[in-house]
Amino acid sequence: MPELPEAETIARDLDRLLSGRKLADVRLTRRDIVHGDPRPLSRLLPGRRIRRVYRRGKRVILELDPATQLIFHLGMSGRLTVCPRRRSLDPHTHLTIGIAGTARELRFTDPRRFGGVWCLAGGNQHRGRPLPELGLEPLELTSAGFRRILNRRRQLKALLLDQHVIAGIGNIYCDEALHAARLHPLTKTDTIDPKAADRLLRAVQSILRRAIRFNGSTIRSYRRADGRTGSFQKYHRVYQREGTPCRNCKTPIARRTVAGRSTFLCLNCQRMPVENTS
DNA sequence: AGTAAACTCCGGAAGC
DNA sequence: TGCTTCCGGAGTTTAC
Repeated sequence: MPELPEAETIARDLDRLLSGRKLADVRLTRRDIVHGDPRPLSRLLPGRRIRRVYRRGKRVILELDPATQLIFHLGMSGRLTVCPRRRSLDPHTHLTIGIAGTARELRFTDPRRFGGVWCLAGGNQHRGRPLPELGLEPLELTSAGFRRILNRRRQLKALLLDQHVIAGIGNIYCDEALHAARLHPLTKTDTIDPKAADRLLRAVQSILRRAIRFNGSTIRSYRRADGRTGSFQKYHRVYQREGTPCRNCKTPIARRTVAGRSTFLCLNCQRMPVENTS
């Protein structure tokens, strides 16, 4: 499930593989993965040069020349890979784009179709569902900025997962960061003192940076742009580790549902603060 | 008004 | 072997 570290890894892979290349033929076999009018894709993309590929939140963005952005959201099961054109297509491959002057193509595959594609070109107003605004980048957050985010009354985990507030954290890295910072996912955000807020921000950032260093976590379907897996799943301390001893205190890791998501935590290290009701 | 929960999309995987 | 249930990112709807 691509979150920030996986999207960052894919974007770096694609930047290395594709920067400076021109796009060629577009083949769209499932039009409803494109938001807005899908027809411009084959009109706008061929011949455009890839200036760079980067990430914003969980999105992978191809910045094209002249001014066009091709934006991929990978959802749960989306893959964005570069491979030889002659290789057989995986099932659920919805979009392929040839890379001019090579025998390779970019492929977007997404069995569950929770992902999507947006093509934004200068002057080409985007009919259909607009691209939702994203919150702040967690790796660029300051201590003061993070305190402002927490300055409302919400469940901590729900807030960290809210892409409109802070962009890029999903279920894996949320649970890992909460455990590292020893905070209960149901903690009300307006009860978190500045010291705990700093501890949490440092946990979020160090886990995301380490996950990027290990090219993300391959739990099920996630692959890098070249098809390789990530390896950060080896270092998960709570995610999908129900019943195994906590690395701090040996208490078996518990599983709960929070904000509609399965949530892994240590009930000893991550205590729910008692609210002062007086 | 702001927050939270339920519902929806979908197919792979787990469980019975 | 085959059926049912679970799962989740994020938008929408509903309730408090």
